[in-house]
Amino acid sequence: MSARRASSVQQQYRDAVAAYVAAGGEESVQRVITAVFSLTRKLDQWYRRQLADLGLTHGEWSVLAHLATAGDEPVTPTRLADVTNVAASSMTHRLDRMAGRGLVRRSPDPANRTRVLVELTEQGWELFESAVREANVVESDTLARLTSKERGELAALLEVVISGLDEIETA
Amino acid sequence: MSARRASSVQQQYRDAVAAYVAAGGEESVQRVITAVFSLTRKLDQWYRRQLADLGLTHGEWSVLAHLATAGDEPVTPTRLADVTNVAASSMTHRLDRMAGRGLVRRSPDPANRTRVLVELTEQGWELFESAVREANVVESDTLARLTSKERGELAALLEVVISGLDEIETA
DNA sequence: TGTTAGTGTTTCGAAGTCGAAATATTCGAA
DNA sequence: TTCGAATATTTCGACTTCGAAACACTAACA
Repeated sequence: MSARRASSVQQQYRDAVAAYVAAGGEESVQRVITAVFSLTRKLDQWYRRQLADLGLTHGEWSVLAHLATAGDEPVTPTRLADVTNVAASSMTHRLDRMAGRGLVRRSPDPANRTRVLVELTEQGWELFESAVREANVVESDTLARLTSKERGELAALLEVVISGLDEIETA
Repeated sequence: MSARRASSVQQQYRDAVAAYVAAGGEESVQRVITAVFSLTRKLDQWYRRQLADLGLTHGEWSVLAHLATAGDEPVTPTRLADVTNVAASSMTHRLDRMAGRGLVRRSPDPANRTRVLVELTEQGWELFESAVREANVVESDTLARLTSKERGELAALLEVVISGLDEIETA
């Protein structure tokens, strides 16, 4: 075991904040941002395994999730590429595969022949729902150290941050 | 604008939470997790552009950042692959490129000839520091709606979550 | 209505990533 | 000390992703 166990997430978090501050970052900013990324990284590891069991890649999951959470907004390949941080050309192939497996359906936009609309099939919905139920287990474990009240406070603070995100636009 | 502007981060967040709850997730959990991912996604978009200006890919940045924040722990390619969520074989090529550009240096571990130790060169450190200073601008904007006190509270709550992460291990 | 600029999707070649197998070394037990 | 299992890295072929260019259509304006 290499004479040392890999350092814990906690230790890594502390070292990282210290290094960012030493390199010129503000402490209160770096604590929040680094914590958010540490959490995301760990969750991503778990998702990847769970998704592999369902036969999905991380990228395919983003597509499934966005289609399932888009409300009533019609969704085009370009929009999917934007929200999943991927090139439009990659989305073409990804949708090919997913359509081949019967998870999504492409249909021409009746109002604009340049466009294609993408939506989930019944089978896509089922896969989405079973993934959410599985993921909720890990996510609940992740937040187990917080009381119900604290979760509410945490969510409220994050929501304040999110409410400002649309105005920043790459200033 | 396609008869509709792309929905805002905020609207997307609300729709997503609603959909996850409808699919069987717990609300207090989904609010926190979805908010964390919304924030990460937006930050990733900005980082990608900033890093492109510095001639770095997202993956190369992870390597640079981990080496810079690893404290005094010696770092091997396998460890880098783990913490950046990438296959060990990919790390080989990534390090080849980065070493070619003079950002990192590989040297045999004197204590174990199976191993290779990776560290930043002077040039690697400089690039790290300039990236941190640039990133800090966007990150500060992101948290601009929170008071100093609120940032502290947010960081404290996230740190509680992080402190539990090491014990979950893919239960 | 004809022209031009713009938008949305796909195709294409180059580059990055993956998992499995190959190679080299260490560690523990007989 | 020697054997076998475990660990660390790299090589290999298949697949995914990228950005640029091609293509098809729409929209604005004279």
